[in-house]
Amino acid sequence: MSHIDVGALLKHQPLFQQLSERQILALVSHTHEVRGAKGQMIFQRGDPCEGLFVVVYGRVKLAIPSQQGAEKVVEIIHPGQSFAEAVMFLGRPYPVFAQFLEDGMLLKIRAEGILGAIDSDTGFARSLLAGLSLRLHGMLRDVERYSLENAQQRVIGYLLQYVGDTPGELGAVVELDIHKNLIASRLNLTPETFSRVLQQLGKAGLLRVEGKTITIPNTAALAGWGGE
Amino acid sequence: MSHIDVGALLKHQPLFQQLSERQILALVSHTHEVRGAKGQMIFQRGDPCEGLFVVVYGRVKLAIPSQQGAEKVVEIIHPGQSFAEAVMFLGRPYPVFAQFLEDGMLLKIRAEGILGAIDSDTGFARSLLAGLSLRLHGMLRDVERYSLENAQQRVIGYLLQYVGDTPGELGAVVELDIHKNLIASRLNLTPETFSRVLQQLGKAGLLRVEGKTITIPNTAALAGWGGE
DNA sequence: CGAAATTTTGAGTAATCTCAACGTTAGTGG
DNA sequence: CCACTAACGTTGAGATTACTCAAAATTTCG
Repeated sequence: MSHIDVGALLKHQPLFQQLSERQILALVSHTHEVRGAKGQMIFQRGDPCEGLFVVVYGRVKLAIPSQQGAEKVVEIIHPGQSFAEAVMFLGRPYPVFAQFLEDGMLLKIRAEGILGAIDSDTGFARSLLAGLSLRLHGMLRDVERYSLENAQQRVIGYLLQYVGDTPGELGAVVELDIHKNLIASRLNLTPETFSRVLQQLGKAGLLRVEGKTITIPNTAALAGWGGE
Repeated sequence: MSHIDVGALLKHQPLFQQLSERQILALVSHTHEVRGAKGQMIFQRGDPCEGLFVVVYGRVKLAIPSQQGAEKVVEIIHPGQSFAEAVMFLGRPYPVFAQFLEDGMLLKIRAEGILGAIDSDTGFARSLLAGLSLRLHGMLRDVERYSLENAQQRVIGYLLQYVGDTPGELGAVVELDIHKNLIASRLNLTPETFSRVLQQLGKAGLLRVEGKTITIPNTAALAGWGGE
């Protein structure tokens, strides 16, 4: 059961869309599957970097460990996304650890494979550059939020990310697809503060919290809320 | 006086070291000088991106504007470094503004030039990837600091960045080469808090503050300080 | 169904910010 | 070159946001 067509998997990942059959084949020899169960570590912070990863299915948590078991969630990686590219190019140890959020499967591609693909296809190089640029921008937006926004604004911003901008529709329903303590960590908040902010916004009539389901009657009102 | 050999300037920038004479020439046609006086804006947040910049001399501040004139300093760019690469690859408006910290000169290179260089030299593509990776890591370290460290630790970390790690030497002198309010902003602190932390560390005997000169008698003691 | 993890709620605390005043440095123009 | 002014930096007192610790309620998962 463990024999799968790695080439076919690679071909369907966004990052490799533009590679030719031939180039995919070249990558295959540098690739191998990594399967893991929920909670399993993929690598620890400080481990030597062996290549980049592409998520086939399952989600992955990237986080920084800190004292007394606390951790800071840096990013949640979804299927189709890749991670650890930057580390690969620098040849440094991982600055974060990676862990399966649920049973999942990854492809690990060694640096030689990626570097080879860059040399054989400048379009691929551009894809990588675009991917890194995107990540950099995401991180910049995080920095902006941590620096300039308070707890309420960060929570509101997070929720609004998930409302599809359907013009004409005032309201929205956001389904939180990860645990609230992970969201809190992403937002640099304690779980307690995150919970309180949600309750607070609920009492202000801006949203309704039912477990992982957040109903926002009027997204514009939520977006424009000053905290009165 | 305004005619300068742009090619020669380009050739001496770290980013373009590996390009051939021919490739540099190709870049020149996409490049033009930008000179500016201290305090002058290079671009505003939201401006359309026209290319990437390389600093020839002078330093540049990248920052995010916020309400009532406050601003969050994201990075200080030194001569030889480039900025706005990520924005160029994404074709988005600038997420930060850029301003000369002193009289300076930049080279602005339009996207076509860079994309052409990527296509003609995969080594250059790798350089760009490494550069973006480095920036991403720097930003990750910032996030880590904002998230997991308190004011004292952030200040200590900042100072220790600037001590050359000369083994055998206990002490060090750090010359702050930018205004303290910029450092404070970089560290996500108010100028008041930054000042107080420095005084506090001074009273604890860990360092001595004389204007922009910080003397650290024992860097290991400063690094290991818990805040007692 | 039961144990473990997550989430909520409450009360008190601590770190950092805000506002205000004063001192100092640096840059400008006469 | 000096005097002046504006920007920068320090200090104090008080306010405030978000955190910590603790316990109860709820959900999730085996």
